[in-house]
Amino acid sequence: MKPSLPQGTRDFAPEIVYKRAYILNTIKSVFELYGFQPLETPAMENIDTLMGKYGEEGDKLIFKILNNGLDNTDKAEKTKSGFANILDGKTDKNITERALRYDLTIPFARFVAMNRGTLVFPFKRYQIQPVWRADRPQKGRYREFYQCDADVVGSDSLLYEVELAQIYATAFSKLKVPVEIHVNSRKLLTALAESCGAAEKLTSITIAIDKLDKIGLEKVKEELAGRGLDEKQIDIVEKYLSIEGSNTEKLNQLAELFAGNESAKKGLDEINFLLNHLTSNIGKSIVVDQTLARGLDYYTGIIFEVKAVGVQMGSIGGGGRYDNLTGLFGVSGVSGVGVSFGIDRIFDVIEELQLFPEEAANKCKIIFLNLGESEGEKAFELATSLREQGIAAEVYPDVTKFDKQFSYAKKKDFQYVVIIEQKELDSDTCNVKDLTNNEQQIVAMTDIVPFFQGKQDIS
RNA sequence: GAGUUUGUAGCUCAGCUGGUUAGAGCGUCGGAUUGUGGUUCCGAAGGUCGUGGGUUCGAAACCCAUCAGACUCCCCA
Repeated sequence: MKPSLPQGTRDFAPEIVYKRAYILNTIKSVFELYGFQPLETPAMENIDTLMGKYGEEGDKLIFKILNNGLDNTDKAEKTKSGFANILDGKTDKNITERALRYDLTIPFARFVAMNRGTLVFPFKRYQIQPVWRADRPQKGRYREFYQCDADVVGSDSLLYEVELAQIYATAFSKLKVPVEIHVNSRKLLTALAESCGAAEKLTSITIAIDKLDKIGLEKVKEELAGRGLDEKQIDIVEKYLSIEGSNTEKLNQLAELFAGNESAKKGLDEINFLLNHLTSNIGKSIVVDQTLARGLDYYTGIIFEVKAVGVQMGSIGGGGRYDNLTGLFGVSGVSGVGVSFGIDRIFDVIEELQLFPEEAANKCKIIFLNLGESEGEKAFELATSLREQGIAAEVYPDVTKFDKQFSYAKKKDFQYVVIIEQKELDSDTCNVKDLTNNEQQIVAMTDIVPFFQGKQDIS
């Protein structure tokens, strides 16, 4: 059979794994620095946990897992009626009762709700795991991909918004990716809907504004009209969207536009609090962006979106404050705020900007050539003694032509080639060649371990 | 769910308006040379032209269907 991969999934070759690990470890270390702790949840959840949480479209994109034992004749009746439901577009527990995780947020909410008695609040967790969506893949979108989330639940404190902004700034600065952190408050959007006299159209307005980046102002206006806003209302939205200037200028104009509006005041207070608690170093990458909306409608306060500077790429991170996430699981009044890192896009950005460090690939740097039976034996012995001291080394497995072995060493990018021929055997030495500068050195076999231990670049 | 597009050797691709035994480069393997650098030379292996139908004297090429990938829309990360 022809080997192939399910649509929208990927293998990660060694070089890629190293690079991804570099990104993940960097972000992880920042999470830990702020006291976030790791959480892992199962790849699959009960289907009820997921269904109905992501909207009608979302339900369709959940990968359902077929129950085992559907061929059990004792259950034939149930199975058949179950299939009738499936054909009707419903789900049925007789056919499927589990599904692959669609994101990390709902499983987290489920976890918090289940363990509310024993968790210490505020609970700060980060989670880096794959999720699955039955979407049609396209550029930068896969059916299996990783999400990297950090959330804190059980506190209303705006200091957490500040922490999360710091986490974004610190992580991307460690990764050397220049970013803008766009910030807005959903309360300003509420204020906008209110001043249009269309509070009930908040979601419609939010969804339309969210597309501004992609489709432009005119199309947004068309969309708003399509969603039932009249000209006067659209004018207000347009006025709101066209506010420009520095952060302070924007905030002043917004205060003016929404003078007397309670929601707006709260929203502006949130943003000001955030700005006032950031060091100027971090503050300079913050962009107040009242056009930021975020598609998901569970956000209630500050929202974030991170954009790489100088790269044509959508957002590489996003998040915000949400109230009552666990309400879905019968636990209400738990406020949370979280951020997410778009690992795959971050990877692409770092690749494009060529910012991956050399050491991202933690390669074995020493190869012993195998130039004869007893020569090879000796080489293997010496390699073993290096390995015992924690120094990675490889031995060419077969006695073949020198050329072939050397070219293997070049292709796999070894730094040191250790050559042992009869001459070396006779004198209990080895010939160590450094391929970075082509210098050769005769090293006594008994000195091989200290020799490499003395090399800074060997871990 | 809808659309566009591609499918020929392990990889990247040629293959003209249908016309003998389907080619190249790279890679792989073998040999010679060099026997401390990717060289050079010689040679070899490797293809049901995605699959199934159809048109034709003749199909990798044209038509239909089907499968798979890539991309776009919807939606999202």
